[in-house]
Amino acid sequence: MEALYRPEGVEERWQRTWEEEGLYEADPDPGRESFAIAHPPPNVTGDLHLGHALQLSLADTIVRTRRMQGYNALFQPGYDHAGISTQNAVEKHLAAQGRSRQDLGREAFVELVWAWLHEYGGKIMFQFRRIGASLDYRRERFTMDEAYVRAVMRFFVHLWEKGWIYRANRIVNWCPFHLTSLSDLELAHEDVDDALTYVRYPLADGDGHITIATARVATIPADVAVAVHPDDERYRDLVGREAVVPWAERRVPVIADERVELDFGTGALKVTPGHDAKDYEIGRDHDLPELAVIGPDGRMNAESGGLEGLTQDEAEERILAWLRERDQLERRESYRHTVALCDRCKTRIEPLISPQWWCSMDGLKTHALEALRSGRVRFHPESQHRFAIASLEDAPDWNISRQIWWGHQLPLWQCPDGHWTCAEDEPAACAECGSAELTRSEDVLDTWFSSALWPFATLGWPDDTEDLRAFYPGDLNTTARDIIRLWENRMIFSGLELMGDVPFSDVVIHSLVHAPTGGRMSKSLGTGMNPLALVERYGADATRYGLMKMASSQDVTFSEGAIEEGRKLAQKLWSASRLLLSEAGDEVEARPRSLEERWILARLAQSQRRVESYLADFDFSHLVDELYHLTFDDFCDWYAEAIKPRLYGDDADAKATALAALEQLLKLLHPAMPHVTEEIWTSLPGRSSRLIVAPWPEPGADGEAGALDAVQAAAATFRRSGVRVPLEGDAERIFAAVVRPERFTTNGNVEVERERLRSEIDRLEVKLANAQFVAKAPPDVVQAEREKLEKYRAELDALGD
RNA sequence: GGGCGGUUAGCUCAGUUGGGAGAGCGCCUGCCUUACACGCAGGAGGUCACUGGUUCGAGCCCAGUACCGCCCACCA
Repeated sequence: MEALYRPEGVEERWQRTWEEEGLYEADPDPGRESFAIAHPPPNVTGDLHLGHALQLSLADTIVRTRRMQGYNALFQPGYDHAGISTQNAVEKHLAAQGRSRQDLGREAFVELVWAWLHEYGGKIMFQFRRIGASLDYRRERFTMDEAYVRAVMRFFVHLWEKGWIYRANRIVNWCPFHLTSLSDLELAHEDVDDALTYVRYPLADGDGHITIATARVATIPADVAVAVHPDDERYRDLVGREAVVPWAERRVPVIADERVELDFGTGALKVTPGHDAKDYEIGRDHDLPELAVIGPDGRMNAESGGLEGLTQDEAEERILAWLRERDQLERRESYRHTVALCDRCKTRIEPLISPQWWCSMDGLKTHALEALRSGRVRFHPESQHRFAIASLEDAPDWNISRQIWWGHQLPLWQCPDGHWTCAEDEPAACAECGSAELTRSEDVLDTWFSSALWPFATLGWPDDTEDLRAFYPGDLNTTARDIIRLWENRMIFSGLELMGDVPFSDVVIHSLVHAPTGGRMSKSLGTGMNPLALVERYGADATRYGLMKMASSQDVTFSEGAIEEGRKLAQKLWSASRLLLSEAGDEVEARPRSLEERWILARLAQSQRRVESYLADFDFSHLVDELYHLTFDDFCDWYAEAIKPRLYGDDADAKATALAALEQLLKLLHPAMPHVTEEIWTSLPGRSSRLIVAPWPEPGADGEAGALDAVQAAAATFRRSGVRVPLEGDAERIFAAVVRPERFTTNGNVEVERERLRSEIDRLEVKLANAQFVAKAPPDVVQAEREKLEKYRAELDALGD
């Protein structure tokens, strides 16, 4: 064995071997209990980023543990077609050639997307392999696979038959670039510097006027009212009269509505239901007409009164000029506010009224809420559980139609009379009037509509498959918090609705890793980080370790030191194994006799319980911390150092025990750091099976009592030897002092320890002399302090002079 | 505007029920001891953001303040 552990080569070799030997594979097996994680399907055009790597490391660590524990563990891989995101990527590609999707037409464009995907898509699974994710790669699924499309269609028809899908003409978020509606969840928000324009609207019946403030001058021609707050004294007389909208020169009512802010601008609001979501609400309640002067492309339309074809900026200039001529432009001031952008292309969202398909949430959310409130599904940490419940309670009806080209086309056909027929396959005739002249809706479904089916559509739903019976419901989902409303909640309600059960019992919401510079990691900001570069530099094991170290309950700043720590751990384990293996003789049965042997076995058993407990709590950060200190401090620095003399001698029992201890250690480390542990495992004498499928240690052969006994014995030995004062309660140090005293007597620490003990004794004496403390503190606490004092005094005595 | 989280060593972060401030990295000292110098042994370094409160006792509980971050939101 080389002195230096080099992960490159070793890791790829094991990744290949495990996969070729079928050790990642999970098939239905009635004889074993199942464990299943449907991993979040990455965007098919995506590239591995740090969030993916983190998520994979967490889930894979759990899956590997469960596999060793004897579960039939399925880790399900696959891709999402990611409708608008993928379409956007391909459109950019086209734009680079000076073309647009409109040049191609829909059919050719969709064909191009498929061709493009075959060339550029689907690369991420290679990267998943490279960090050692034990996914069953045979089972890769794609949300646009024929079978999956069938599941999506079935879901839609199911909802239609329940009467939960309806069409409504409402104001929606419209992306003028993609020419589609977007849900509120697909928006980004940005602060922009704008102008707030104060405009005089003359009163129709006199020479007075009312001044409004607007950030959107171009929408003035679509105004249908001026609104003020009912309590606003300034405008009380004006309510019920009429004002004249500039440019359009239309008479509109002055109305009163509580949704107007008294102290914003002049307190008077121009009401434009066709181009503003709040105005839309006001308009509906006051029976106002809905005019549109901006078209789906974001430019002025034919209703704008001679502005047709102009951009909004151009139209604004024309209208401002018109206002100046008539002295109706009161003033303009700079104004900073947030605007909504398309999350994918960052084009400014245009609120437009448009006919869309909606899914009513009332029926779906009931059972899902019950499942969350009762804890059948638990989000971790707890704060995210509350958030999941709150956001489901508040979930508005779901706009499921999109006007893009890449996605699942709605299974809806319309006859010339306007009736809609819903069917999984193209119907022969209109369900209402029998007309054979049917046209399919051109809309596609929201990408998350298909994602909602992931945990069971990947197992063959809507067919009743063996896979479904074996692996549904699954166990765990790992994701970031921004996906809770988009995905987690929707998987839960669709699973309950279609499968009659929740898709998983636990959801781990992991931390977001921020860039060292502070902000979010983002490729476009140049603050992204390629996890594969880390894998190349430090190895997959170290990268997994570091990412898990950063996976606490709160967001953390990326720290390369955490990865470096993982690399050190792999190296330490490697060189310790080198010591034990180079001195190992023929394998004999382990017969731990000495204090340090009994102690390390007890320590391993204790550590195993901690590991299991951290995994049960999804506390990955403490998990890897425990592994680090177990390996470095206990196994290497104390145990291995202690038994070295006997390894160099010919103590066969010590050697056999050392190998048994190493074996236990490797098992505990394997789920987090699979490659280096498997590499060492293979070198153990008489080893034929793989560590990845080795049985997890039985709990508690040498339990806590054993560990405590060993430490007690060590303490007693110490007091007799009086070599060095170990820290009270620090069991490992007591042990270390006993085992190899000569290692701890070189720095003349005796006096330092004496000083420390004296000050502790002083502190406790003062504390115990405090009548308040003795009287009011719980008796057991006071007693504990007295015992500590006695102990320190005894230790000080033991030191002598 | 609402909600959530954060503020602990130079840096990145732990700190479980209130009872002796921790880890890794970095820094300093001594060691090339035959697994590892990518190492070992030891050490320095903290007004636990601030103010008040509860308590015999507060990093931890309560109230408020400041700053940072994230999510949500229809002040045009």
